[in-house]
Amino acid sequence: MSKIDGNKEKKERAIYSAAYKLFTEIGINNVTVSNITKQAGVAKGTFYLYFKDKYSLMDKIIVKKSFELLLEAYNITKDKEFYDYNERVIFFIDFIVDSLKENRVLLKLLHKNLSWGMFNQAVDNKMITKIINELIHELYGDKIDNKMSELNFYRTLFMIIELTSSVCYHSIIEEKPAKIDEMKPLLLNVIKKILL
Amino acid sequence: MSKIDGNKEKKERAIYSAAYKLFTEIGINNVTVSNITKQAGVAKGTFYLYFKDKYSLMDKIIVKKSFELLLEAYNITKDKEFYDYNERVIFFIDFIVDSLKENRVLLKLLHKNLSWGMFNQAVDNKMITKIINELIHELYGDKIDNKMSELNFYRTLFMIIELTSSVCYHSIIEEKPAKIDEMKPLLLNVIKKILL
Amino acid sequence: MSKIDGNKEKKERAIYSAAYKLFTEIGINNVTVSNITKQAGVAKGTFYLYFKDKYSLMDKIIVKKSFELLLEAYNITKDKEFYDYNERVIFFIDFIVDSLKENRVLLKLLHKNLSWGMFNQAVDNKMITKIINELIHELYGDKIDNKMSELNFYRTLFMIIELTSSVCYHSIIEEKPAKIDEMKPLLLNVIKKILL
Amino acid sequence: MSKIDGNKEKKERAIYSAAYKLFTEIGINNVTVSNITKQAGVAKGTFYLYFKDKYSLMDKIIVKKSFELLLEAYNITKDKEFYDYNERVIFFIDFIVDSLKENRVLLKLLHKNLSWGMFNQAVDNKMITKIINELIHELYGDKIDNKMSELNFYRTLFMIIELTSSVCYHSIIEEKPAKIDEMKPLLLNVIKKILL
DNA sequence: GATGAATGAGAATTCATTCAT
DNA sequence: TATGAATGAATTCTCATTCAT
Repeated sequence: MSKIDGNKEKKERAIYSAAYKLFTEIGINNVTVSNITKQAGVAKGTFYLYFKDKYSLMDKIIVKKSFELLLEAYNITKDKEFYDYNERVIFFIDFIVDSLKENRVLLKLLHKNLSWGMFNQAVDNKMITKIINELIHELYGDKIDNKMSELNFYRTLFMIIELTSSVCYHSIIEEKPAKIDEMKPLLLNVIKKILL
Repeated sequence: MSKIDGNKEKKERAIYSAAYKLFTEIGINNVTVSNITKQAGVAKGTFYLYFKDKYSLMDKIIVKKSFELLLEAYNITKDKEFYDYNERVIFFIDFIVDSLKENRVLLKLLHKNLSWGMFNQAVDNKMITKIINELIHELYGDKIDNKMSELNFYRTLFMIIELTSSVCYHSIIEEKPAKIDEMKPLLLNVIKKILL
Repeated sequence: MSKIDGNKEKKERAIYSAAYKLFTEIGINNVTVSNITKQAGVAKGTFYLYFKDKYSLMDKIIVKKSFELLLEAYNITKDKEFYDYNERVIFFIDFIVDSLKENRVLLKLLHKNLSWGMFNQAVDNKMITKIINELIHELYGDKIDNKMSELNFYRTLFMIIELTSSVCYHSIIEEKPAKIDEMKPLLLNVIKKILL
Repeated sequence: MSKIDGNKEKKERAIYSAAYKLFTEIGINNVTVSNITKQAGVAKGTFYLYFKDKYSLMDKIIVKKSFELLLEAYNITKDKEFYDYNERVIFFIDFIVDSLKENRVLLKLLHKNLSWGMFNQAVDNKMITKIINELIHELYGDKIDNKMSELNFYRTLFMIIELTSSVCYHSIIEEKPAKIDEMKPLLLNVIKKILL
């Protein structure tokens, strides 16, 4: 990689990080492009060299962060032994809940912003789409006695993740209808029933 | 009510309707106070006699519309006979899904905007809070053999509504991961399992 | 006229004058809306209350100034006695040339900017259109022995004015191909021939 | 010419052509240096190796295109036999009008942009100046009985060309005060009178 | 010579909010 | 109460120009 290309990547990453920081700290509606570039230490015009506007940048950040979280959860999950796929999914979700509990700013950002859209939308990044599909396939497992088809499993998993995301947001950020520590057992229990 | 008071209420209602129309048509971020008052046929200053700003107005609209939907669903439900509360809840949810299917603009507005927040937040309208509590109590029923406590039922119902809202939004508006007609049986089946 | 309406008109006129001053002093490409409003002593937003952008304002100014000049020339002309319409037109043009010689900033502004467009375009101001038509009719006169039809006179007058405008601009501003005092006799002579 | 010099000239010509295309298509105020270099397939910096800025480039283009048109008109004219110089000038102008009728984009570009300035300005290209002077001299002819001095002929020709340019622009582009086919006989008639 | 990433001043425009009438 | 002209801070976005490679 040439010096110029290295610099380009550095600038883009600087804008990325600055934007993530600001989006989570003060909310996208209060962030301005000026804010971002000042924080990133680049000129205002440089922003428009890499991104169309602040909304397109936010979309990219959310997809990236969602993907990273799912991938991390999956990597932890795949090395463990489980009795069946239900156990595996529960562990997977449990890890996500714990991560969001520790990372409230990420939770705020993901919630109600494309959020898990990547899970069901044609993300233009082929690599991400491919890995997500693999992840789902692995999560499903290949046991003969699975209770549902892979298609239904996929759709059910989609619902589970949407539910998890909603419950986490309300219980962790607003503590409604109860704190996450009270809601988590209920949530996991509900998911277990869903997977029966 | 005097004629003047009637006029006052008329202006407020005009602003309300205009704002609902615009929020659903072009999205809250693209609506301006100017827009609203022009559509409502009142002066710009008049807006500030009735509302703090457009966000507070939107909050009120969402609470009102959510409440109306829940109340309508409940009123239909309460006159029917059901074998048990599970059946009753399923019917209740089924009605909400069908309503949202018919009313896409409402769905867009509710989603990602406080949404069912009224369900778990201290809405400043005492009347609404009271009616919602009654609704939940009625939905729960008073049978001895209910499988969960009323508290757990409340929290579970919260999850069910959040789930329903998410699934409706994605399947009706984006048709992801599948159209609502394909997703609905899956959703109702999942809810049945949750209520077991 | 109410106090408010009087104020409105005052503001609009202030913007008008400020813009005219700046357009003629530094050229439209170097004038900004900020410039204009600062000079006019009004807020930037006020500009957009009255004008779409600086180009639309310039168009209006040019039409107005062209009209004023033509009208002034006509008013001077109509009170004089002439042997025939040729003499009348020559006097009319002579007055315009002298005015432009005295008012170089106006000349710069008019030249190559819609300029005499008002003469041949549907100006949206009915009043101006009406007066211009009267002016042409009066200039033409009603003598039996006029050498050309009124339609041809109109088109010829259009050419004469375009020619005058061009010659004035080049000879007064750039002194090319010669100074106005050398060009004027030539120009008037040419116009006399045209009117034969 | 070395290969490198050939390449240099190729780049400059590419910028030239790209700029001409863009100036005529979208108007100089909407053309950016970025636009031009992208269209020309060269780097942005390369522009500044050959031209000071887009305005200086446009001046050069206009002078070149005006010159080409006059030269073409002259070359066609000079091979024909005419009774006197009036006939010659009429033929010359007639050719220009027809060319502009066929080439509306050129007409738009020339009009209100220095236009025939080359005709009266010290163009920095000696060669062009020399050829234009020859052209005027040839047009004037050498007959003893010419009605005006060569100096007056030069100035009159200047006026005729300015008039022609104005009339063409308004009648061809805006069809005001009438279409070119209606205006042309009037214009040529006027020019004949001017040359008497 | 050629490149194109980076710059940053500055232009256009919007819009919530105020306040005199 | 109701009005709507006026405000001006705030924001987005552009683009000519530079300069290290």
